[in-house]
Amino acid sequence: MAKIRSKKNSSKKDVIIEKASKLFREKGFGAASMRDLAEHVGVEAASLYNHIQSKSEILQAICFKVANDFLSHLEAVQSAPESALKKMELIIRFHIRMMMDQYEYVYISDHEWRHLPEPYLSNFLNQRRNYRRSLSDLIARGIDRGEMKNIEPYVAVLTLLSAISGIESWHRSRKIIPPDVLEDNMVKYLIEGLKK
Amino acid sequence: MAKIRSKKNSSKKDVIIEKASKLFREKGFGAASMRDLAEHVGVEAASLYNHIQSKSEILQAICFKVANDFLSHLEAVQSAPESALKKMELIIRFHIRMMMDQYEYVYISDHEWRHLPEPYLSNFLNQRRNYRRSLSDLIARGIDRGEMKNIEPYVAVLTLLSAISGIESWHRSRKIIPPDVLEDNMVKYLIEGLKK
DNA sequence: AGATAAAACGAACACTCGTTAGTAAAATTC
DNA sequence: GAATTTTACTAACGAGTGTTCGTTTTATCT
Repeated sequence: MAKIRSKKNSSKKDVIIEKASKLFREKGFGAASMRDLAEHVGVEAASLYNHIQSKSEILQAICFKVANDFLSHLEAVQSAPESALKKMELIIRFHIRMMMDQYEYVYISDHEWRHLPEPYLSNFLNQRRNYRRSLSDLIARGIDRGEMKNIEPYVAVLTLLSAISGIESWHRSRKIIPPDVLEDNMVKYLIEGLKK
Repeated sequence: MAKIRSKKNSSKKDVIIEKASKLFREKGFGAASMRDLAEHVGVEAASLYNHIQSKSEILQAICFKVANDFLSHLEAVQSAPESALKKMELIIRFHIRMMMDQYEYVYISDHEWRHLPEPYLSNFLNQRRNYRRSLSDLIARGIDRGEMKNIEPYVAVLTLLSAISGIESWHRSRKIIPPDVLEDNMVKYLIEGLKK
């Protein structure tokens, strides 16, 4: 019954997914081979299939973990007693933090979801669409209440989200600009553009 | 001496690159095969090699065309007699326009440059780094002259550029939000976040 | 300890990949 | 119209793909 734990509480499957996330980000899902991955795990390619079912199962695990993290946080924020503007700031900060703490995972979820097989692809896109719609609604409410300037909500959401996902470029120059400086500056920029 | 022109002034090589840009965007460079491309061009895969030298030559052509377009425009703006803020607005608008008019090309240049072979990869990254540094300098000057709020210039550049590159998500909902509305709203958002 | 389950292995399968060689068809030049 | 160049074709190569098979090694449980 008991499973092998390679280190602490992580199963070998978790190790595989973690190594894969680094590899998928570096080379892209398509260009990263199972033999590549196996070498990083320290095992032969065939042995991987004792722990996973397919290459794309790894991608699914990564993409949906990220999607669920964002969705959970959104729901928590939505039911909080804050202004729409403050809620947006919380969400923006969460996105930035996720981008910094779970860089590989978020990056892959952002860039490699195309390679998801059906029906997971449609599922993923549906979830993303709903998430964005919720953010749009939040901004629309902020405008109605006079907290935000009269901007097209969906455009604002698009601008916001892609601005944040661009932190990937920063990841290599993190010595020059420390994380908290980056976060505060981005929030300043992005929230200021929303304020009335 | 005279070459065949498939349509108007475009050589067959141009046709191949154009079809490839659509394919590379849809499937990604790695997942798009030469046989795929050949089918879209209406020819056998081997025949492509009468017009191009390799698959990655196509990628090079696309990436460097886009990079040069942006660089040319930047140099033109730099020598114009405008305020730093106005210059930034011109650049932002140009980026948005490029994203709308040359969607496939810009998208590929943004997302598939990783697959460039050396030494083109290093070349490309150098060019991009210089471009971003120029934008940073422009913003720094805007801050010095009191036109912009005191924000970390490099963070602002990162935020700006990636916000714009996110228009890709909008491309499918262009019926709901017309191009000029998108452009004006994005400019409003992004410039407002810069203003003092 | 022996029995049982889990994990690793080498080899192979059935493909697909970018690309090349050799040749036939088509277009251009003279 | 013949000669020449350009383009497209079929066939194939060698390498790499994700994955499966049958077996052996390793770990866990009684």
